[in-house]
Amino acid sequence: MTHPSSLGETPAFSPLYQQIKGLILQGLESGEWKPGELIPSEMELAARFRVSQGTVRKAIDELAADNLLMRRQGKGTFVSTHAEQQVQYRFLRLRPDRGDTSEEGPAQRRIIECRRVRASAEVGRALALRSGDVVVQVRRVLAFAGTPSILEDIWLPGQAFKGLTMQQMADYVGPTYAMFELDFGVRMVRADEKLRAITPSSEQARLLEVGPCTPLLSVERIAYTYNDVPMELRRGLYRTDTHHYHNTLN
Amino acid sequence: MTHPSSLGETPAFSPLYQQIKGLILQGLESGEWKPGELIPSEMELAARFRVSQGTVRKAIDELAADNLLMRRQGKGTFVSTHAEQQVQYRFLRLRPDRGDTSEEGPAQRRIIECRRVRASAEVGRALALRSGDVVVQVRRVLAFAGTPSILEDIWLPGQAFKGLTMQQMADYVGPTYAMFELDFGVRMVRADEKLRAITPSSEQARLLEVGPCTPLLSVERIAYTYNDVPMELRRGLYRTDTHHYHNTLN
DNA sequence: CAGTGGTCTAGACCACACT
DNA sequence: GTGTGGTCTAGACCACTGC
Repeated sequence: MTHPSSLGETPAFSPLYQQIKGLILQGLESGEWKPGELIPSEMELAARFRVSQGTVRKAIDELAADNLLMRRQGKGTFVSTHAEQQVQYRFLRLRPDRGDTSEEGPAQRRIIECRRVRASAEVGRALALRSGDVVVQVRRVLAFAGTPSILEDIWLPGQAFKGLTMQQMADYVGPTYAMFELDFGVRMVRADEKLRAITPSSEQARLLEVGPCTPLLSVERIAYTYNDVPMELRRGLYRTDTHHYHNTLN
Repeated sequence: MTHPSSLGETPAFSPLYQQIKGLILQGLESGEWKPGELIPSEMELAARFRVSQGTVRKAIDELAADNLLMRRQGKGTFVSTHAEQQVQYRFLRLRPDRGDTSEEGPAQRRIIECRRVRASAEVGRALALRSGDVVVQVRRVLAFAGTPSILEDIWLPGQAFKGLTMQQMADYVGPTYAMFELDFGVRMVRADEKLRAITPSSEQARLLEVGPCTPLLSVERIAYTYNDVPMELRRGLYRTDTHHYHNTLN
């Protein structure tokens, strides 16, 4: 550990706790600590990195604020996971107009297709691949209370998701992102979404069981793993007749 | 200042810094420090509240994370304001598909109406008013680069917005929320939004200069001032042919 | 009980802005 | 230089969890 102030001219000053944050991040990326696992205590990390507990604390605070770690008083600090979270779907902002998300329970999934294709220019750009690289393409419908509510097209880098099958997509109980963690070691930590109102194609309307002119909410999501590496492009069409997309601003 | 651990059984333990946070909040609500102003230094506040600087620091950290305060190293801590912020519209998530928001500059405003009406049941519920209470209703169109892009209906409690005129809505240069701060002492600190895809009415289509079947993004926003008191209901219709609603998840 | 994270303090020093 | 927020440390004690 080098203190930044000793690095010379225009040292691009980086506080110690930021460096510690980086080191902890390395542990997460490298898989030293896996999703759901307990990381060493603040004191242990402080000893390992030769800094005070307070410095480790500040580093962990920021990682917890970014949802990469979860602190539990009396127990320790855990690596966040898309599995076993109280919120079933961490990235899904669709809420029922009446009632609570918990009442609906998990969505019913219907996988329509899952195949390997060459990335289009657009998909390649979104996933930072060379166009022509293989991607896994999945199409599925999610239903709440028997009503098909979401039609999703998902593109994943073929490299990282070798061996992903339709069966796997259909059978895994729990969030898809949890399956990605478990079966492929791919952890989504952040996502950007672009929303638009669109008119569905006839096929899209059919799959969602709506009339041909029903406006739908188009949600284009790019999900990133560590270091802002994009690992998923997902285009969702949401029915918003009984649900809405919820967002909080501050 | 009473330390919470001395309060007796099930003391509903509240850390000191939370109490300090509350006291600073009081100063903000009461108008002791107004938007854009400098608040006392950490040392001064520590002396006033008889706690250490570190405790004040943690309180301010949380308020800054909530966007109520802005820290500027070497200068001091300022009360956040919707005016003079680098981001012109803090709550507006509509972005151009190509290029940057800054290139577009501020939106052109056209006020269509501004009048006092009795609150409908729905508006009354959203603003926690008795139905029948007077509200100010504003309808306006915002245009980017000459293209009408947003149609907004705004409802404000008549009580707090006495004297708001069409002129004022039209003439103020800068974010509307900044005008609310300056002229009415109403500071919006947080907002909830519900998004849907809808088909516009013929009038809405006319005002936004789109065809009758063009799907639009409906954004229903409730903006809150301190203590989660709702102070504005706003229903926006966004054209999403050249723009999109942007959101980040983590 | 021991071990964890959570709070609070006091003091030292650094980076930044203004004068 | 002075004053501000920002970092780092060391130590004490509190609250929660599980043995």
